[in-house]
Amino acid sequence: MIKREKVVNILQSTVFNREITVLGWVKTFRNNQFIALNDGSCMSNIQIVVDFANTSEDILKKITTGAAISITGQLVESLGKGQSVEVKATAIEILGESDAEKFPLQPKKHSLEFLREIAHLRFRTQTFNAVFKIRHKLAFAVHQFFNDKGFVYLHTPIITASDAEGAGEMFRVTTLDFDATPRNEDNSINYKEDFFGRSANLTVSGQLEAELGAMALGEVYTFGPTFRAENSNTTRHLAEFWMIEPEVAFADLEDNMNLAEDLLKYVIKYAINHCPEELAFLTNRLAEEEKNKPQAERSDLDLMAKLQFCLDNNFERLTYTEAIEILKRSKPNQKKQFKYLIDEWGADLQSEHERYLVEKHFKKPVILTDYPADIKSFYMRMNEPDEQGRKTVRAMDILFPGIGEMVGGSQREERLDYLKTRMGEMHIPEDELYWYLDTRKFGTAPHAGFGLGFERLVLFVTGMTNIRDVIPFPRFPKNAEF
RNA sequence: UCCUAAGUAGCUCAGCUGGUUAGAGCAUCUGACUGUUAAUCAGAGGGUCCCUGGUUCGAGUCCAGGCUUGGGAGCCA
Repeated sequence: MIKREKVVNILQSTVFNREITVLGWVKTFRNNQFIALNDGSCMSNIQIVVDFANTSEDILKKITTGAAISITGQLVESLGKGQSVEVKATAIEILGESDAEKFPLQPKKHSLEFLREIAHLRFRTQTFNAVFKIRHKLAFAVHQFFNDKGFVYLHTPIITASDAEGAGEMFRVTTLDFDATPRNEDNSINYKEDFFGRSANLTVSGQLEAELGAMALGEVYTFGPTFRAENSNTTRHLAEFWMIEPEVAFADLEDNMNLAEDLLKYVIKYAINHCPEELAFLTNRLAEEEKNKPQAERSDLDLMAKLQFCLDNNFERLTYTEAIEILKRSKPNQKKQFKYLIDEWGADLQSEHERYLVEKHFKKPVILTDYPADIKSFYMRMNEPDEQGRKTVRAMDILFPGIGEMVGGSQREERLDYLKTRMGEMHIPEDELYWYLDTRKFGTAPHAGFGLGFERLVLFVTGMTNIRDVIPFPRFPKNAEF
């Protein structure tokens, strides 16, 4: 067993002049004398003082940025400024060398674009140390939140045979030999020969399966990987991402909104309470980035203040129809500054409109509800048409500043006849979803749920701006390295 | 997929209306110094100028096609 003390504990220790062993990776080696050592247990480094006069040249040469080393020495109060404790090394062991000519990380600022190209090494930077710690804490907080409320964590399938969900392009799953695919008489591919005896895909959503669980367990949630084969090239989309999808029986849209707002506030608060060092670092990092931006593009609140603001204020709730009225009267619409002008009820909101509502008009998270039925999915509950005969569904989207849509959800259509009518209109084959329809045949009940994009949450909390920097190994078009 | 900008040393970037041997800072290496905080000082090495064609006496620079990346848009979480 390797006996060692973690840097996080050493830095807080007040018991001096005792021998300790610390293992970690060298961040810098200054003046042939001072090692900044990090073991991942916290963002800060421990300073190791090397008696270079009594250390072999061979060892000194191998103390390079990136090398893994073991230090045994005396924990003492630091003689220098900048740190309170340090370790006077008495024994140095090189565990793993790091060729200084080849190791790409230098003790200096690197661009996020460059670090993305070395995603296998970017964990070793402070920024990614902070991002992935926060990511972990947020994931843990999600489970804690739901567990405390009595929800059941449901593992919905990653491989699905259904291609009727309509949530986007899917990745095919097959064991067929591409060079010799079995064919039917009409030359179409014979999926009966495939592994599952039918065509299969990676899941684009666990919602339909979660609904099945909710109809017995009452309150369930999923938290798993989700795959979309869209050719999306943005700072907000990934081909493989993680989604949290609660589904609650005996709940309406208002319950759904309350649940989503409570969840978001809970996990953000959890991050603030459990990642103070990481958030302070990222707040500072973002502030430095903003210094390079023109005044007009800088935000009034820093990252910590933004998170706190989010906790202290209720999300603004309004209907799509109300939002359209606000947008119609808005300055950018009247002055024709929007690329897509708002003139008619029924149009889908573009991201410039969402941004206006969230960032300019309300200046806080916004929950939009009751969208036109024509632009939403088949499973959303139909409202009674309004006095003008306009049809809306009980949908809700939660929009966040800088992120856009963080949550998309709805009260589900529990009435079999309404559901079948909608499926017919939207050309969704009933026979493929017979199991879904069965829930409406046998003891149907009002229920609601939503999908929360986990990486978008991490984006918001960390203040990072590209979604590819908040997941360890991002998958996006033309990129699946590592 | 569309619009737009970019691709030059390990990194960040400069390179003018086409013209000798393509530069800087940091990093690396060598030496000096030794309580440093991205240490400092001196010196040295380091290039498929994204790829393929084309124009030209001559292309890092101009043209065409392609690849990749950043930003914006669409699709969405």
